Amino acid sequence: MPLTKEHKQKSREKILISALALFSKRGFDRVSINDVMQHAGLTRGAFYAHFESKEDLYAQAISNWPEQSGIVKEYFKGLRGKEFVAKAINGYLSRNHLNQAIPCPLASLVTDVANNNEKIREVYTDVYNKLVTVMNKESTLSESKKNDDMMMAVTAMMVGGVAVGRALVDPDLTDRLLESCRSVAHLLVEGEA
Amino acid sequence: MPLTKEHKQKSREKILISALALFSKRGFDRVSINDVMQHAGLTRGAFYAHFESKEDLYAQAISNWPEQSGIVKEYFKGLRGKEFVAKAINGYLSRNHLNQAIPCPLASLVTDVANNNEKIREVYTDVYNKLVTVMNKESTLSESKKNDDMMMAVTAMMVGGVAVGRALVDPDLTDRLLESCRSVAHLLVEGEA
DNA sequence: GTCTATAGAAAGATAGAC
DNA sequence: GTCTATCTTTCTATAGAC
Repeated sequence: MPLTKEHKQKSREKILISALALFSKRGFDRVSINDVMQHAGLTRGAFYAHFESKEDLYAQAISNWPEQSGIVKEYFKGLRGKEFVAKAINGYLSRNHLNQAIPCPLASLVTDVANNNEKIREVYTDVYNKLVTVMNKESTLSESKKNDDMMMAVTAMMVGGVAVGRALVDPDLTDRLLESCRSVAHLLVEGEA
Repeated sequence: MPLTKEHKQKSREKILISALALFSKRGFDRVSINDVMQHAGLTRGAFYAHFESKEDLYAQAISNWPEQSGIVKEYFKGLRGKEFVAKAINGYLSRNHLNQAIPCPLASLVTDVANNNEKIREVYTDVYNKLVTVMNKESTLSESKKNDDMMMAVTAMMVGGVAVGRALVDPDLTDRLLESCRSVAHLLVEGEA
């Protein structure tokens, strides 16, 4: 076992990825530190060499999501403006997104975060702001204030559609919900409203 | 302590109301049976005379929400059609709703439910269907299939707006989010899109 | 039906060896 | 840095008195 900085960094990243996958699937309280460490190929005792507490891990896992999510970067490669926004809507509100090991934490952890401490709510707010900002930047509605408001509402529908879609027990209903949100979201960003 | 049916029913209702208030605020795993019973003015041991398990309580508390929520009935008294839908949007996407002791569980428990068992996801789905159905019935968009889809998207935005609004740490941002969702929701149900 | 007491399991965090 | 072992707390669920 090498004691190098690189090795520690590698362990840290494995822990963060395992954490986000498990937290997304079961929520903060249904995942133990032992679960995360085993998933990362380590043991309990090593945890506190990397993180101060379970809450600390949770916060860092959420804040690292935009970087961690390799799929997202790959998915949007080279796209700009209208095409970016359209693909973001379709990708976010898709069955494939719901089935990802690491879906967007804005949707998969929204209630979990609301019931947790301030630090965690801060990193959630940061991620939310990042999403709204990128959607806003790439969208092409005319008036800038209206655009900002429109994008907050569209992202709320995206997050809501995925969050509710994950909770519903009927897959057909979930698919209808996703499809409805997709079509209305496109309508809104194309400025026909 | 009377052993009448009425007394049992009274206890049962107190437990259900306490449960929904506490679950809404802290989530399933952060509320103990002891917490619920104390809030209802009883002790641990009495719990199992009313419910089979904590999951059973959670499911019944959610499914009873439409009846329990006296505010909702009062709020909509006498309203129909366009006025009902407009008031539903304004009430749901309001700061006041976020501050209620018992907000709509579709928003306050969405992640909690997604991570829980099938019975619980079933009652959540039932409540969701009730909301979409009433919104759909009272709305006045022309074509019926399009109306159904539109109302699913609008409810997703309502639930998403409230759920995300509860998670954000910045009250001003939450208020902007709620306002954006309100204005876009009105735009959508008034059929100008 | 409601109470007190408790069994039994799980988890967060720490201590100390290597 | 990672391991095993353990302290301590908390919680669900049950047992038995009234």
